[in-house]
Amino acid sequence: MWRKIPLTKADIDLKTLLTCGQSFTWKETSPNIWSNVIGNVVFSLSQSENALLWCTPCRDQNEIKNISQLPSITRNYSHARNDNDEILGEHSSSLSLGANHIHNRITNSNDSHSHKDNGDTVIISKCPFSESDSHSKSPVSLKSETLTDPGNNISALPKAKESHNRCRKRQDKSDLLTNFKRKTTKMTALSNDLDSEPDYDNAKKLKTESEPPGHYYCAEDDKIYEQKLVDYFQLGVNLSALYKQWSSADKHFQLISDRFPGIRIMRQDPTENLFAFICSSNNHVSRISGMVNKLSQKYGTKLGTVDGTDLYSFPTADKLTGSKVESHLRELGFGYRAKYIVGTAKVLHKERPEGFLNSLRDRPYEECITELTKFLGVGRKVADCVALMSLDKSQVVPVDTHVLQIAIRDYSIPGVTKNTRSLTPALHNKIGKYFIDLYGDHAGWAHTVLFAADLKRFSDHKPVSKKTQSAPKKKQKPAKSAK
DNA sequence: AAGTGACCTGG
DNA sequence: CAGGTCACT
Repeated sequence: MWRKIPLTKADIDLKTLLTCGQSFTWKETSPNIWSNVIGNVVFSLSQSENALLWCTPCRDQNEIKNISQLPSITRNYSHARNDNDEILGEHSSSLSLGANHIHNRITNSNDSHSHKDNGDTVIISKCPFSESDSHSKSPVSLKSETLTDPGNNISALPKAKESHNRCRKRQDKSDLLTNFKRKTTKMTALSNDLDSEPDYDNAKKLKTESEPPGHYYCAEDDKIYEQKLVDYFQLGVNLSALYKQWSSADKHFQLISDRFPGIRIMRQDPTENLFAFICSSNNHVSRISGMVNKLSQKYGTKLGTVDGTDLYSFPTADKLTGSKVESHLRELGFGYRAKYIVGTAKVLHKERPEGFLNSLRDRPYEECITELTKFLGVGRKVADCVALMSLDKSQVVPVDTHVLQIAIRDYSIPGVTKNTRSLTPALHNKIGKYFIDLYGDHAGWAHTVLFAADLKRFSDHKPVSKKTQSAPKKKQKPAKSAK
């Protein structure tokens, strides 16, 4: 079952966005369909002319695994009657929901590794959204529809399995609270409910009196997952308006923008993003992707399989603190970054409070950089990437060799010429400030468009006149030892 | 404050 | 040489 969010290429260009070096974990699980884990949920995405298409193909597996794995979290909500047994019991029951033709058969909770076309057969014939979110002021319409066929533009769609929401899992709730609490994100009535810790069982009773339970839960459930996407892709930000602003401020951007619409900043998980960009140092995008995937594969949790591709959660920091992790990562080809990863994981897990990285979202940019660069293997550039892509610092322009080359080639910045040798902190600041002055408070977003355009320039037209410019690097910073 | 080399690996 | 960082000069 696919749903769609009405969006154009100007709002989001899915394929380019997912492959332009922001996130390293999206996989094309079948032609034109991209899958990844967002907040412990497996999502599959696709795009048609006028909509972003999405589904959650592994949701059944997720719920079962999460609930059986996280009893301690369930315990936190003691007011919500009982715990695992009852929830699982509800899962295990076969539901027949009358007019909705929902048939749901859950098999064993521990065999999700093996079954490809498993017993979680769920058919939902109809599952309309409520219209209650029409108050949203998001510049893009978020009115959604469900569909059984995403449209003619898509080929070879996977047979998506779907379930209605049999129960709210507590683990998911806490996750949602984090997301919904963003100041910049318009909250729906539902999220407000979640914020105030509702009694789900009671809510269920109330609702079942007025509506078919299948309808209600399915619609609510879809909204929650859709909201994850709205948050992840920051769909509340009007990209077209920004493109116009940047174009009027910068002729060069104007030239680029027509060929590269729909490039926005994804709001990624800080932990995953931090480790991913630690891997990025002095490295190719293809190898970065491989390394991030290995971290998930070897130290994360398998959440499901989409068209033969296994998908894993990114490991929590504590999973990367073991005594043998560094040597293992070396064997896996991480090189000197193995030490950085373990060092960072240890500090994060043992010397920082729970949710530390997420808490930086509410701190000013300078403080974010100060804190992030305390981690081993994290310099200014990596810290900037995390700040921009995970900590809501939309103005940050991460200056790397690529951006330096763009600055030299396409812009006139005093002191930045083809003779520029090293990317010193002072130069970093100067270039960053130049783009912030040029583009405004979403300068980091604009920079990503330039960056994506440059990547494409190199991948599309192979033989680029690569003037063998002496690639400048090097920089320095206060000492930071592994301890 | 700015400059150097080393650091892992593989496309 | 690749979307750097670290330790020293």
